[in-house]
Amino acid sequence: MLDDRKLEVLRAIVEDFVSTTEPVGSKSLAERHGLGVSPATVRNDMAALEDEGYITHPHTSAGRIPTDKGYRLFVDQLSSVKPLSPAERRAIQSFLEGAVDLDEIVRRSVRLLAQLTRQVAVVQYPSLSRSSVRHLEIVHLAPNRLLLVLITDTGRVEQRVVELPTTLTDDDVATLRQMFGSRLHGARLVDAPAALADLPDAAPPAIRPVLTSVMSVVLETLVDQPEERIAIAGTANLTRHSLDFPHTLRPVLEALEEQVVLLKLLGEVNDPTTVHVKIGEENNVEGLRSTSVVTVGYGPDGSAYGGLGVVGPTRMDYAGNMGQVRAVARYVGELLAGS
Amino acid sequence: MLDDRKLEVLRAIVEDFVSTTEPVGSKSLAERHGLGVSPATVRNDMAALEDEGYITHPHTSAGRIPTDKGYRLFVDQLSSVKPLSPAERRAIQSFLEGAVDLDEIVRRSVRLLAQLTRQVAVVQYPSLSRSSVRHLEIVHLAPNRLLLVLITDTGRVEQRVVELPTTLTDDDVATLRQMFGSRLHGARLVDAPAALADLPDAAPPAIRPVLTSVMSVVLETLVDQPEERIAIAGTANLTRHSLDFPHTLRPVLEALEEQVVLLKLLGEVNDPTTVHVKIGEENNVEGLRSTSVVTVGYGPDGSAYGGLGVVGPTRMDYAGNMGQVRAVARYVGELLAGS
DNA sequence: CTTGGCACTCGCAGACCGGGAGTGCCAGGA
DNA sequence: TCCTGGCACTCCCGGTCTGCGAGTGCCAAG
Repeated sequence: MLDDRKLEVLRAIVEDFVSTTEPVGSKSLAERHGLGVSPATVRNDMAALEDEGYITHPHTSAGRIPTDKGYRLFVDQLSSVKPLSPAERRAIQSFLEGAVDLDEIVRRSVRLLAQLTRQVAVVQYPSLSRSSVRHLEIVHLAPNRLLLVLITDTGRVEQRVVELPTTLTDDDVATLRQMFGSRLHGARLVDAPAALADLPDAAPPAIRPVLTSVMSVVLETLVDQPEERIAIAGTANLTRHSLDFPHTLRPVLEALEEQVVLLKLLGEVNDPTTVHVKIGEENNVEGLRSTSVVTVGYGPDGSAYGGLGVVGPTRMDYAGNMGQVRAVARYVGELLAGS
Repeated sequence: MLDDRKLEVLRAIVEDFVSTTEPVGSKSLAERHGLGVSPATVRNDMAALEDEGYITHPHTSAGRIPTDKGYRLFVDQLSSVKPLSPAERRAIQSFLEGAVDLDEIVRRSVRLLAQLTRQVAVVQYPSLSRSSVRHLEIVHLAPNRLLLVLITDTGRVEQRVVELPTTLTDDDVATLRQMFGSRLHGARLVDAPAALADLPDAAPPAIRPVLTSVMSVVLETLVDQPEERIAIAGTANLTRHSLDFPHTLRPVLEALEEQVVLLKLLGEVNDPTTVHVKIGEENNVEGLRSTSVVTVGYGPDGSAYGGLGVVGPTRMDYAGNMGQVRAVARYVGELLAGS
């Protein structure tokens, strides 16, 4: 159905449209790309591509623009992830080096990504559910009040205050600390319920009630409602595409303010080796139907700590952005693994 | 120079322009507001107001719009902070109740404020420099690694990992904990250097070197580079005013992404009882010259924990937004004081 | 299957134009 | 002295019209 030349025409249309923002016509296309055929031939191919739904034209006498389906084909078959330029590599290096704690790493990489891609960048903090416990500290704030501090292997620190029904002595707290610590240290958070299962039985009767209440808070915080955090940057880049978002900028901004939406975008990412692309209508999220989303997981091979990516107009430089997203993800993964 | 009626005319112009977004002419103004004078008279007053720089008109045959100076006069003399409607009170109540920890309070109030004012809302976390120490915990993560956890009276929890030049025993850490704890508990963070001044001398010689290094980290984290945090919401509201920001939406978004800029906006706020308003060019911040900023401190009378406010077009409902900002600040202040 | 030719479509930008809102000014009246 | 009605003037706004040009679709010939 689509011979090689037609695919070549589609590629040319996508590339031209992405770089010029203007519908591309048969003549200029035949000239600029060395296809070796006449505009009339190109027109025939275009008609075929349009029949198949890969391109469309805004009105009768305008050039062609790719459809979501056209972009999809382009991404899947016609482009390959673009490696970074030396300048970009250097930018990543200098931007991320010197970041010491997790907050710093995330904040810097989200800004870096926004700057590199000139799109809206989104970075998820390492997901608690995929982390394991480096340390769980129990601090005795007041006789009937505890502070739980969890530190994960990825450097996240979560805290939670627990109000107790009864009062405790420092010795009681030390016991608690020891009992939780020995069972959880090194365990993955998802395994916490199993690791703690025998706890009530093993506890001295005196502190058993308070232990179960602490335990329920621990499990709730760590497993049932693990707090996902997300950083975002570069929303100003959306305004560069006022043409792409005629009057639909608001829904995009609204969607980007919703944690849930962003998590949905990044949550599906599991494999840090492949870059995911959602194009236009493929996004299930209301408000992002006019955008494309490029995401990838970061972390050790096989299982990602979390995801990161960019959101931009469907008319984006897919090859370049995919490369940039992947590169940043790799650096972030290394940084976290090394710390 | 400006008699009462002229002021009345100015008020009418501001009110009409704010609600209609359109330059207001002498005729419609004389009709709608019961001034009891003819359009011609209004025109004379308008000419006077224009001479004084309070209003201007975009072109010869258009109505008048207020200048920054006009808004300033309006805010200072012609309007009073509007009390909230019962519906608004109820909204605040239901929005903020049930918020348990500080993060939750801040996140909810910034969304609330954005929703209430229909502007971009900004809330600063309680400033460390104005807080005092509720608890300082030192956790012995590894022989040569400590975790410092600071909890303030406003519920902020800050942590910092310290790499040590030497190794420590648990007993050493306990000593450290006791020495820091006893001196800092209840102290204001700004007083920390003084409170710790005698520490090196009081320490057992064995741990003195490590103590000083911990101390320097503590002081740096808490006093020298206290981390200020800020939450923001409602940027989508900016798009409602596409008329107000012809092509200047980008600089506004860019400015709002800069922590420093936001801190500058909120940092000057000290007194939680008075609402501050910066109008248009009064903003020193490049990029916010076309906006107005309404801010207020929150916290106990006299000294604020931090600031919050909204950013919107100069054409905003000052009276209403000032009331809403102040009301939210009061609720937040109460919530924090009560916890 | 490709190509050149050709008629056709249609958006775009500029020109033109009338209506209307608003202004500034002036002279007369309280 | 101040207010008011009248009046000429300005100038934006929206509509219509028009020519141009880019681009298309189709067809017949190579």
